[in-house]
Amino acid sequence: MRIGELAERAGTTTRALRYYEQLGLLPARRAGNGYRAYDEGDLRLLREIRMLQDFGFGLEETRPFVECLRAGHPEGDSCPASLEVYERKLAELDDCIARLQDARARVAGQFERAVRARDDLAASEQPPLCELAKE
Amino acid sequence: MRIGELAERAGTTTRALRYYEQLGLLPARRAGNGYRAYDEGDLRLLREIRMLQDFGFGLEETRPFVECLRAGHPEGDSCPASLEVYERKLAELDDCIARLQDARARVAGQFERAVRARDDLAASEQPPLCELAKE
DNA sequence: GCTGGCGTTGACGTCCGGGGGAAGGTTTAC
DNA sequence: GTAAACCTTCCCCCGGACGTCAACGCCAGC
Repeated sequence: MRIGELAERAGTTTRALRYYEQLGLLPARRAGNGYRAYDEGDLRLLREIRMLQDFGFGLEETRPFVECLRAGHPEGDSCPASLEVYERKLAELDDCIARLQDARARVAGQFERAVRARDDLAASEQPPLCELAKE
Repeated sequence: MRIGELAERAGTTTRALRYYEQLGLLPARRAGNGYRAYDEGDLRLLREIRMLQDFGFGLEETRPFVECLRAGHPEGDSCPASLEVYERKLAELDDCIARLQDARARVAGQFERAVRARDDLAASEQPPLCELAKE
């Protein structure tokens, strides 16, 4: 399989595949004419990369998974190094979520205070209408 | 007050202040010698900017607050435009948090599956030792 | 009158990852 | 025969918030 076909089957671009090769993440064999040659195993590796990227992993973080698969393990996360990356990612996500939730709470506090201030001001500047004025 | 003093009192740098001026966010009057001249009001504006930045606002998002203060309102969030920014930010934060939580759940699912697979494998490859073999 | 510290402007660098896009040349496919 | 796909190399870009010079002006103290 050549680069264009692999890219299409994995839903990515040839440019990305060359980039992964440049990173040493997905090296390719070469045909006699110099074209990159891939097989189904490479597609498997690439799908692993794409799935992890979808989870928010950086390319370097996918490396242990790819090497684990390349070492012959049934899953990319069959190796301790991959599990460690999972754990680090979970911790990182938890930290990020906590910080965002904290920011959200602070913004919400400011927002509510501002809304109250606005309403209070409106109430004082525009004294409540006399009941009879309604209608 | 000159730029260095303002920067120090607000806990920022002169470079940042020049940058804010370049954005039109915090324009400065000029002294006779060309030096930027700031007053306590500018310090107030700058503190507003810094606080919002701390909440995760981008500089452009702080503009309505700054203009609201400059218009003479008691608080930066006394204006409807500021309240809209609060609302947009809250929605943005909620969206971001939701996406991160989704990613976290997916990673956690993968992680747990991988750990189970590892343990199952360990159990099958290394059949439980005979009771007598202990010790 | 000299040194040091502040100020000025402008231009360019940085960080970060993940590629995009074009130039210029082969090879393959129909 | 020509269009599509491939090759390499190179620079570019995105955003955001500044950092980092360079080369100069202004002012206080000694």
